[in-house]
Amino acid sequence: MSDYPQQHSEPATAYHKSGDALPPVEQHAQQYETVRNAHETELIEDYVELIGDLLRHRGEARAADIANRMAVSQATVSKMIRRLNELGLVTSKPYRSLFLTEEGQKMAEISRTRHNVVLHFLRALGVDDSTARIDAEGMEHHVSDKTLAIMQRFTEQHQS
Amino acid sequence: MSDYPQQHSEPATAYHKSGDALPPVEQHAQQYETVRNAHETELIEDYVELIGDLLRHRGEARAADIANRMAVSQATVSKMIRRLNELGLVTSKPYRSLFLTEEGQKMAEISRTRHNVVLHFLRALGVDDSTARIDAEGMEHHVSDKTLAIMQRFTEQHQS
DNA sequence: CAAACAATTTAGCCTTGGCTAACAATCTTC
DNA sequence: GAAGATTGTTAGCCAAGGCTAAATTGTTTG
Repeated sequence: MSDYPQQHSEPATAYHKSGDALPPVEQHAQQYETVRNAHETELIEDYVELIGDLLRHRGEARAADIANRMAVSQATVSKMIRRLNELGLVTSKPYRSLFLTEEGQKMAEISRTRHNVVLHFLRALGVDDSTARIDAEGMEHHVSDKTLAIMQRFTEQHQS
Repeated sequence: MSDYPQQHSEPATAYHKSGDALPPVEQHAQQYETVRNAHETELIEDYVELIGDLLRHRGEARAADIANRMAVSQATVSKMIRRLNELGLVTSKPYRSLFLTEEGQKMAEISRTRHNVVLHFLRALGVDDSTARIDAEGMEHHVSDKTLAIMQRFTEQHQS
């Protein structure tokens, strides 16, 4: 939890006009903490998800492909692969294609599912495809499981 | 734009079964670039938005309040304030409360609006309040104007 | 009005995730 | 099978955004 407890700056909030009142400090703090935590895993998940997709659709995942698709230098990818390795998410022999560990596969699967739920939801909502893709990429890591479930239900009910 | 042009790793994609096929490289790259760009401004916007909210609701914005509400150390806030100052978004005399510049106010207003649209949308969708708040905080910076407009329309049509 | 407490700032550290440039390995092609 | 192109790695740089600890300034109160 937070190491930065509330001191006596702010008076206790009645939280009456829930409309645009400030949320209570603890809740507010939790919102930001949740976002910060999401950011830590976000990039990792994106890599793992992309590697999984490349393996599915191409049969192999090369660093160069990742660099192209992420619009990032090969050096950056190389460094990142090392981290993924240390985290036990991918296996890689130097100068060879990448593979996901068991754990990596699980993460890829979860990410892929989440991504698809958000993407299909946005389309069901009426967002055009290319906008939906961009927004989904950004949103996917910030949608809670609860909201995700609601999105999925919505999508099923609004299939054309 | 991207300095990392596609080379000859991947064959050209026909992009037929749009379902879960990989998007074309350029589009895929743009998705990730958009997310990276959003991340750069995200924190700045959160600070400015919070400062604006504190000014609205409390009449002043103290560094300590920001630290408490963001669950972050005062040192971190102090450093950030300096950045906001350099960016011309806030004015601050040392050891005194903060204020937003004209530009800062504009940014705060935009952020607040965007935040509220997402929050109300999630509630209209059926997400409970505290989940909606957390998700909105993370999502707001990744929702395009197009999608935002659609969310707003949806919310208006589903008011209870 | 001085002491104690609260708030702010500064200095200095760490990790992440970018980059470029130089080097190493692999693959392709003649 | 060697040359040249492509791919991958390493080294070293930078900025952002966290942190702690220590110094400084403001405020409150006995």
